[in-house]
Amino acid sequence: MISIGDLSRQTGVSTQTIRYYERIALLPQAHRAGNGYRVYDTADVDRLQFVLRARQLDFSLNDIREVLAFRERNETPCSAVMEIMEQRISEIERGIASLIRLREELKHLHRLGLTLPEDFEMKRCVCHLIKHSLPNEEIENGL
Amino acid sequence: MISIGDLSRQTGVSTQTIRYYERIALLPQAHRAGNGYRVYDTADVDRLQFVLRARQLDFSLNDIREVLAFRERNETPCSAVMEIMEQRISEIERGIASLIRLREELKHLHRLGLTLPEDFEMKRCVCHLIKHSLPNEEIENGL
DNA sequence: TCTTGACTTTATAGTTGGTATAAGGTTTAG
DNA sequence: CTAAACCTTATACCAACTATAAAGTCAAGA
Repeated sequence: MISIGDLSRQTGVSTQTIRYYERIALLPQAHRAGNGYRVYDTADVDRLQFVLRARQLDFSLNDIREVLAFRERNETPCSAVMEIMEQRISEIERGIASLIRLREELKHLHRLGLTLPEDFEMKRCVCHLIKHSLPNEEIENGL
Repeated sequence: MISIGDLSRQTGVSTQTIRYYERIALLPQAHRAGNGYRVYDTADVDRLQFVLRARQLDFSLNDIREVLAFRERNETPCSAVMEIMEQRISEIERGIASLIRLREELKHLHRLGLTLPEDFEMKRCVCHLIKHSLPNEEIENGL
């Protein structure tokens, strides 16, 4: 039987976050000692490590809740997990693509900015570029 | 003089978001008609289009607030904008790198999952893979 | 004139995944 | 006995909105 501080040290999840997970019912209500302190056992360490690992894989807390529910019922969550993984991979690929687009756009504007002299009439100011550039317009034209 | 609905249609920013921007002082307090309705002019359309474009470039509202402050003082925000752009490009590159790492990790786990038979003892369940895989471990070992 | 629909107003709560703070109670070591 | 190091709850905050409720306004049609 270990305390919330011990659980935190054994998993690397902060005590606040552990309480938060309990509050949102991601983790079951912890048993309490006579003084009201939460007490945990190795199954709790296990479960929290699973949650942590799934968070590192960027599963949402709702996804994790679903997967844990299978586990608690002693059912294999395999197909659910596989499906979530597929969805996450698609989302991540869309995310990568849009970040790359954004980076190219910003780099392009930044290069344009470097070629402009400091100019106090703001005719050639970078904020003009921002204001008048339509997304992807210059990039697609290869300018 | 146009209404908030007109401003919304001319910029593609929802009326709620326009009110939200005003509330957080990203946009100045709108003038009011006799009935209390907000009224806007072309300068407001201009400013909001600038905000929208900067948001598309993923500038934070705080960054935008800063840049707008230069504009309102009729100073060139160029060097501030260039600096923000450089920071955003760095952040985006870090974001891309970590999404790529994440995608590879998930793809790897997903492939492993496909090779496992459905197994009701959960010895070879995907959630076991999640539970026991340490970040990057298998990928670095080329497994 | 009445009514319907399309506007507008404000205030408030919810989203995600936590972190920070306050204000207190408990336990342990010296 | 006291101080440090725990623990408890409740509440507020972060970004950048979005949604909802409840109400006021206005123009057009029957």
